[in-house]
Amino acid sequence: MPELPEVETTCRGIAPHVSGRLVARLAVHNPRLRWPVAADLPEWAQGQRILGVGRRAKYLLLTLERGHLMLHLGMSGSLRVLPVNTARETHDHFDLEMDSGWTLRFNDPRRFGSLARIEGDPAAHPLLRELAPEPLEPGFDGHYLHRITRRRRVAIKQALMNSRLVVGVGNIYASEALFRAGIRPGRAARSLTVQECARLARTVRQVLTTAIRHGGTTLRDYVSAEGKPGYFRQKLYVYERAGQPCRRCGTLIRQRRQGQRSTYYCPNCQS
DNA sequence: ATGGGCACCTGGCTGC
DNA sequence: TGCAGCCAGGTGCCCA
Repeated sequence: MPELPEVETTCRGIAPHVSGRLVARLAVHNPRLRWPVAADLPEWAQGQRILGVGRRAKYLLLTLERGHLMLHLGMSGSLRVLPVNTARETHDHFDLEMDSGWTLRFNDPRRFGSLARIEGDPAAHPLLRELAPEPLEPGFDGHYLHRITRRRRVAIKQALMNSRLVVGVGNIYASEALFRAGIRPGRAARSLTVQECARLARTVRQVLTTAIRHGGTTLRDYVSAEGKPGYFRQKLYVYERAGQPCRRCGTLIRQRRQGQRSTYYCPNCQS
C-alpha cells in the first residue's frame, strides 16, 4: 500500500481523534504481523495518555507518556477511526480503544504491517536510525541527491526506493517522479547530472505533496482514517498504464521489471 | 560499501 | 468449476 502520502494522510486523519486521549484498552485480535505483537503490549499501553502522533518515513509514531508505539502499514494495511462497538472484519489485527468511545482499528490482509513499542529515543531505534532524511524537509534537494548517488551503479529508480538514500518513495511514486523529471528509470543513479538531480528532487517533492493533497493513491486496500480511498490514482501518468498512451505525447507506456518490481515509463518523454 | 535475491503473507485475476 | 501460476502499494536480512 502505503507510501509516504498514504501514511501522512492516515497520520493527519487520526491526529484529531487520538491526541490527548487516554488508551482505554489495546485489544490484539491477531498478533501475527511482520513481527508478532508483543504479548505484554496491551498491559503496557493501557491507561497511558496519547500525547501526539507523527510520521517518520513510512512509520507512524504515537507518542505515549512512557514511550512510543510504532506502526507500519506494510503493503496492505490501513488504520481507521471507528466507534468502539463497530463489528470486526476479516484481517482486523488490533484495536487501540480510547476513552472517547472511538477506536483506532488496524486491518492488514497481507500481514506485512507491524506494531511495536519503542522505549527511549525513537530516532535511535534500529529500524529508524539508518533512515535517510525526509524528502519533504529542507535539505532534500538536487545537491543531496547528486552527492548520495555518485557511487551508485544501481538504477535510479531502485535508488529512489532505497530508504537509506530517500525515504517514503515506493513503487508508485518512484515511477511517477521519474516520469515528471523526464528521466528513464533504468539509468544508473551515478549517471545523473546535477541538473537532473535537481529536477528529480523537485518532482519527488511535487508528486508526494500533490498526492497528499488528493488523499493518497488507492489501488486495492488503502483507505484513510475516515475509510475513504485516495484519489491520486486519477493523476498517475505511468503507474499501471502499460500499453496506454502517454498523457503528454501519446506514445505507449512501457512496463519492465527492475529488482523484482514493475516499473512504468514513457520511452519518448523520458531519456 | 554496494547490490542482488529471497523471505514474509493473503487475495484477486488469468488461463488452461 | 477447479486449480496452478502470477501479480500486488514494503523492507529486513543473508550472501556475494
